[in-house]
Amino acid sequence: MSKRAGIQEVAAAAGVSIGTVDRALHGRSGISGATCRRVMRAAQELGYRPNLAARALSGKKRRIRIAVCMPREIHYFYDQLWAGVYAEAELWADFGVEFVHHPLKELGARENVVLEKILQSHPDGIVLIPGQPEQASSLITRAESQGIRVVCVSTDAPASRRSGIVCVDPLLSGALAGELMAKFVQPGSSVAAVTGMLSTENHARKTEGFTRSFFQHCPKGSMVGVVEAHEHKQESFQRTKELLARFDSLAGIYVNTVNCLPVRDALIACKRAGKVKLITTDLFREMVPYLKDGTIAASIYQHPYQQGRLAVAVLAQHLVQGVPIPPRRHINPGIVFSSNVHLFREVQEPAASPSRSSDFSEYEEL
Amino acid sequence: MSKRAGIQEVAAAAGVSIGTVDRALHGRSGISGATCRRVMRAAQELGYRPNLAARALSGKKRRIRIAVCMPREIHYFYDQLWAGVYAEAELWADFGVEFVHHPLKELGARENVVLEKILQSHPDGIVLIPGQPEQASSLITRAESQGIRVVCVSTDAPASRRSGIVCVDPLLSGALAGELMAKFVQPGSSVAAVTGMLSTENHARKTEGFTRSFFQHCPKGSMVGVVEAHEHKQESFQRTKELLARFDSLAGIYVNTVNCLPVRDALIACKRAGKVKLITTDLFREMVPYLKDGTIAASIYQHPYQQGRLAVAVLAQHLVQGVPIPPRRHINPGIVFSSNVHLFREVQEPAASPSRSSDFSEYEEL
DNA sequence: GTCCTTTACGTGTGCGTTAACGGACGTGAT
DNA sequence: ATCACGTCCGTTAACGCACACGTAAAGGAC
Repeated sequence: MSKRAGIQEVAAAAGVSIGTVDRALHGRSGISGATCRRVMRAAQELGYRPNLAARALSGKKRRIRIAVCMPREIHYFYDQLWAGVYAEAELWADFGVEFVHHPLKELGARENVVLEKILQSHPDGIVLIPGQPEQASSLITRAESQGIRVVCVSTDAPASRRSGIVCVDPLLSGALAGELMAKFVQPGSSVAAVTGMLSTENHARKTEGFTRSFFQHCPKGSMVGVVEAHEHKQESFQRTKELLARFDSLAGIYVNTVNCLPVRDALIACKRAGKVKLITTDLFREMVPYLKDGTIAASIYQHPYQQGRLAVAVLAQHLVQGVPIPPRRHINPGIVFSSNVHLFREVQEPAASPSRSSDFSEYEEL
Repeated sequence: MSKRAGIQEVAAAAGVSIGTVDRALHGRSGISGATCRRVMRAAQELGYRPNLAARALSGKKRRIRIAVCMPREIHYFYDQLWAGVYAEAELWADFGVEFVHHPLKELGARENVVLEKILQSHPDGIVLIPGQPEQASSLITRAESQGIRVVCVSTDAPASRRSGIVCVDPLLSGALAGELMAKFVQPGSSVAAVTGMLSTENHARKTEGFTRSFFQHCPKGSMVGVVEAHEHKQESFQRTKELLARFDSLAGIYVNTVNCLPVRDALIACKRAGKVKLITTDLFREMVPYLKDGTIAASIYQHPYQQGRLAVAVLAQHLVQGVPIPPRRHINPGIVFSSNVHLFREVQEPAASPSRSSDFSEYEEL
């Protein structure tokens, strides 16, 4: 772990000049097979690895451009995701990587139009949160066939040829909620799920994971309902109330949409808070008091900041250093309780200075 | 986020040469106050930020040395910690940072002797896992007074003048276990804790956090015992059996030492597995089947890899870029269940190639 | 033999920053 | 007036790599 061998040392060891070493290492033309092999062997033996700082400096003329396409709303989630993207992007700025942000009003809004525009700007890579995977897929595949690497974040576009996906496995997210629920309630209890639109791949998978996992961990447990609330506040409230009225022995509710507060309100209205264990998804400020007082028993956290950070890291490492893009990178979801809620990014004070100091909040969300 | 202004542009804007800009930016001597202010203002207006790549390349002659002092045993924990240190160290190699490993046989073994030797080698920084904080404190303080920055990891040496500490707050670790336990058992249940030596700051704090949190979240709950097992397998097994015999209504046990398996064995031997909820600390391979079959209900994970990584990052960022060292950096502990145990580093296959590919396992432990 | 290609190398330059060196100018002592 | 010295500033050589360019040697056509 001392001073590393450079291209100079390799050249000396192989008995050639640095130019030749460069040709061998980069597979350029103008070098004989024998010399190439000799150089490669010398590099191998010396454990040569290029100095990234020097490489970044030299190749400055050819900058790398990465387009980032993500929604603005829902803010609590995508603001964090963007913060992660931005933080990692800063790190790569000195290595000649440029980022262009293409914000969407909300998930999937005018997605194809914007994607089309991005393609016309011919970037080297795209970080994308696909809102309408079926329609975006052909554009993604077209990008890839033009040599533009696409990394999806948060949600997937499995039908496309995207190079990689960074996400929390929705099956796992649901399964964790299911196991937790099973351990919170009595054996033989009845529970229910409140979801968005089951047509959304993501919600369906979470619900599926929850159901399977709950049955596995709760002997004789039963699912008495899956409520489709269509991402609507009023509907969530109303249908939860109906659910509670229908099953007075209901022991738990799992919510995998953003509308966990209307569900909580319904529990309060029916005086069933605490009696019915509530497990939610994601985290935003307004949830904190209810985690503290126990009306929300736990929440499954999807680490939006880390998702954004990782997506950029994966793409940049590939484009700059040639590291292969992992086809799927699954993130271990966090579990939010009353005791640890203060450690999550969403809950911490907005940093005084927006630049560096935010990297050093007292707590590290991991 | 396009091409950034360099020292050259600043010089032009201020009407001086790059040498003068360098003097102004680094507060060197040989520059008049007026010129200095002019340069600083120009830099400010252009939003100048140094190019890290160029800096790294230039300052190559003056290498930075960081000594790492950590135990080898207990392997499952410190191997991961070391892996984190190593991974982050690799990233800084191109920035002229050298690492020297000073392994200890076990926590605290010959600590002062090794620390003394490290001091004599005059490194720029030290990453340390203090095993005997009281005795090491004076050496740490001496190092700091010599300008050697010391960052503690995992355990603290609060009496010293160390620059920073990276750890999981033991109070929080215990509190999470306590809250979980409270939610797993019936209101009014009796639980117990199995700990190491209560004289060890760390174990005492965890136990304290557990107790407080359990009482807070479990109405009418009671703690019927805190077993001090002195980090001994046989003793853990025996005393757990006694505990179980004495309290046949015991609903849960919290273990905050490495010896969770003897406790589990005792549960099996007394046919109380499943009946008594078991919450443990940390994670190693042998625990996996018991998490899967439910005899261990959950475990509090301390992210050893991330702790090592962060400690190095904090120290290197300070020494290379002058970023201040955060006095305390607390890490959010992970919670291991049956559903997500496969996502943690300890459980994953050792990477085929030890170098790069390990950075890209399919799952990201966060 | 000359002239032109092609092959297979070596050389030179530049990236942004640092740090050593040196030059211009002013001041005070001799 | 000369010299020594200090202040303030410009110049320049690295750092390791990528890439454009220069250049010998070999081969073919005439």
